[in-house]
Amino acid sequence: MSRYDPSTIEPKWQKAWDSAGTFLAKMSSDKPKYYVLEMFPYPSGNLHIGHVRNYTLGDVVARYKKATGHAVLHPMGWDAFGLPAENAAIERGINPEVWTRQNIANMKTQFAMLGLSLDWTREFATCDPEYYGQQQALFLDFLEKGLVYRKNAVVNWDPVDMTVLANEQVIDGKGWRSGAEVERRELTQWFFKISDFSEELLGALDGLDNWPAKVKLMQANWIGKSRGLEISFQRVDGGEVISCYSTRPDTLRGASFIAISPEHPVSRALAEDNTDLAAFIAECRKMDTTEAAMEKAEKRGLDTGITVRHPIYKDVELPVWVGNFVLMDYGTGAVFGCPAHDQRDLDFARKYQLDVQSAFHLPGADLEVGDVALVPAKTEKVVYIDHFAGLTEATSQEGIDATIDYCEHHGLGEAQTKFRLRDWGLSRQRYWGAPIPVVHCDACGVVPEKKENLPVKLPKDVTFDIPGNPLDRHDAWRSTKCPICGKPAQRETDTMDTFVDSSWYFARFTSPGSPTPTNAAEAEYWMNVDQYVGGVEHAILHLLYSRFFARAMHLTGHLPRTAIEPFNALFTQGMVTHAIYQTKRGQDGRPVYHFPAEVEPRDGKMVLIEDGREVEVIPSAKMSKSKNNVVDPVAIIEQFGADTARWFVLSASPPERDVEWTASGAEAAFKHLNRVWMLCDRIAGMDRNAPGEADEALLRDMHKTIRDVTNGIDSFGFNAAIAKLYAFTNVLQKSRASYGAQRKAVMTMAQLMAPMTPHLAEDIWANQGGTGLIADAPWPTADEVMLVESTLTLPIQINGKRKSEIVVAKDASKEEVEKIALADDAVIKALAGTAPKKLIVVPGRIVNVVI
RNA sequence: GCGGGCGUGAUGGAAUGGUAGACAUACCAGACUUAAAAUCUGUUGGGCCUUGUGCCCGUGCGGGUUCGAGUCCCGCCGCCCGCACCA
Repeated sequence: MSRYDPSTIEPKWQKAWDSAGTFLAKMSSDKPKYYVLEMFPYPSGNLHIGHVRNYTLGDVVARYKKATGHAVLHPMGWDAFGLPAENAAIERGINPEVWTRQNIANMKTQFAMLGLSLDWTREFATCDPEYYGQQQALFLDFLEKGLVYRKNAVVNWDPVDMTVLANEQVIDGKGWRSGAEVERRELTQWFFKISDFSEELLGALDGLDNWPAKVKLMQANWIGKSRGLEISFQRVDGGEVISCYSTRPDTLRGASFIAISPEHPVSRALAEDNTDLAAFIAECRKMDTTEAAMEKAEKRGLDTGITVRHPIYKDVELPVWVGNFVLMDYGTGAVFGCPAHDQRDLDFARKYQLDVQSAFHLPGADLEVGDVALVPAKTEKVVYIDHFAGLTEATSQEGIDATIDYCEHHGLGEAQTKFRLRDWGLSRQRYWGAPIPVVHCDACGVVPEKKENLPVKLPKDVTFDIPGNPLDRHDAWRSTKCPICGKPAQRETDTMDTFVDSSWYFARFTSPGSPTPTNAAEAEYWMNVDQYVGGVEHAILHLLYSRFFARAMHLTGHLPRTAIEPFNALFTQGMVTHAIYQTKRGQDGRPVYHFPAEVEPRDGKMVLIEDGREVEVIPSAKMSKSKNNVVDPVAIIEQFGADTARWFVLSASPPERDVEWTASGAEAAFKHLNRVWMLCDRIAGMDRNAPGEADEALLRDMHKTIRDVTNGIDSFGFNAAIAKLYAFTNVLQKSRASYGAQRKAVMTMAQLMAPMTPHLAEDIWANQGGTGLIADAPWPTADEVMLVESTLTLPIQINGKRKSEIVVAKDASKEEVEKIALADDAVIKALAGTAPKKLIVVPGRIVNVVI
């Protein structure tokens, strides 16, 4: 009897696939194509268990689609630019490129252990000049098309390190290294005009039938289309009018102040001779640039002293305040405050003793406004007070429309459709990214680099001993010639946001060696991605930017019209979590985290092996190195093999939900694969000619399993598909059918398992004398005839609760079922001689007797 | 703060609006063994009694729609994700 030894069979089959070129993507004239893509990884250096899940999910789809006769494209690459490489350079003096290349090499070795059906001939990293050079070409084409422009925008500035900080580098308003309070600083930066596509990106969501509804909803809310009123308020002192945008203009009667952004031109002008205001604005600049920080911060304001006239109630004068909560980027940078119908405005008004006036009230309710603003849904009816357009009781939506019409008619303002979506700032003041291919010439201005000079390569001789962007101080690299006049000029030192890199890699995979960004024939054939798999954390930005890029690439001739929505189907998987084991340490009370290997269960509790102290268990926590709860896939593969790791992550939880990694679960997966192995072994050793029992029953079960597993894979119900395979293993293990039937059953089972545990499946296939590779074998089909049962069991409910069951013929008529149901003992007993009030028969499903 | 999602036994989870708890883990019991491990078999949502082919309760909490709700609707609570320079 042989032993299941993944450490020998896994490398063996990996080699076999490799030398046979099993997973090379080839265009085919007689097969439908299928493009499976998982979000490519950042090369952090080590494979994370979350990667194992992500790539296994995609691999199941890829292998299954190959078996169902598709020409499959399943590529892999590296999202290789970004901050961690610079951090490594700062902390350890290692060159970012060297660090990144080492990480890629290391992770690629780890990837190979997983046995993924990838076409590695298409591999690239975004830090390859061949890749980012094509990205620079795209940038130039976008620039020519007017899809790129420059404007000022704020960044987080560390005044001590004299450097721009990413949002994650700002902790509680302070720079992560220097600890200095960050400031907002304005810089001239490059932007993609994604806002030109707001309407289009919103409308096209409707067509994305195979995207999760939640992702589409999140994107729609992010784009944030709103119809509102832009209305002007005249300054009492005769200064320039202040224009406000509101999506609730029906609350105009309740306006009691105007709040303008600290960056509003009026704020800036007034600050010139108002030191208090200047100080307040300076104070406001000491805040993160994140929206979350803005929203969470205490609402503060300063009265500018100027007033405006209410556009409708001319005798009402409103004070103008500068508010730290007003965004300059949205609307007009000024809002009117209506405390009665906006909670934030109400809090603000209470704080600064501003007037509170209702514009409407709920029918039958009083006007008193306490500490809670009245913010009804737009579909709810309210009673308007003294409405200028003559409204009384109406829905808020009707109130909004009437107000807009009135104001337009009287020349007070105009209807405006606005989007929350802002243009995409792509400039980064950093080294480790794709250089923006433009040149600054004293004579010619900002000039695009010539395409023949691409790629603009990053210099390799850089140091990180001084904070800031090494490109800025690399004079030799910066010095160049103006592409127009040929005089000495300076290169742009900003590099591109890494979201740019990941916004078109899926297109590049269709022809990774092409001397242009894409190759028309290859892109035409392989696009779109038929199934995209990745984390829900990318639901908005990455996916929205990619949708924009696909459109921009179409406009510049790099993608066909059919590829403007690049991802036909999207699947968002959950995280892999792991329990945290902690003990509280004495004085400071800070928890001490323990590795899983340091604890064990004892008397129903988790204790430290070392001294038996009880350990607190926090289940299902996000994996984090600092919490010592990270599972190393390599260690798991060395212990149990890749098939066990794959089987476990697939079986433990539905793929869209978080899955908790548990040692017992991994062991159970391993045990099961061992059982399958032994089962296969037993069948191989059976007497070929001995008669068997119940061959047909086994084969019927097999066909049901084919049907259920196929449905499971089709619907991403991998955990349920695996449960069916468990059940079938139990059946097969107990079967006393003939050799022929059992061999058929185990080979079919191997095929059904092949997308999940490909190495084990190959081995079973070979051991049972299968032809060729199981990876090349066509997917088994369920025989309809074998699925049909002659009778079925129907549950009987009495008043909706299950009380009994009956067995009826498969094709029994409704009348027959009723008759049998009414003859059932439990029904007779419950009816006690009376007639049922109602009798519901759902054919093939259920009978409900209502009494 | 805003937007989105999730919540089912001791645990992971299953269930086109139609038998809640499939399948697995853990626990307990049994077989095998000198013993242990491994393996195999069986029990296990809670409660009640009259121990039955029994009754009642039960899918975060509170309401609602329906012949019928884990599933749909409304309101809470808790956790997770995103918030534009982390990837």
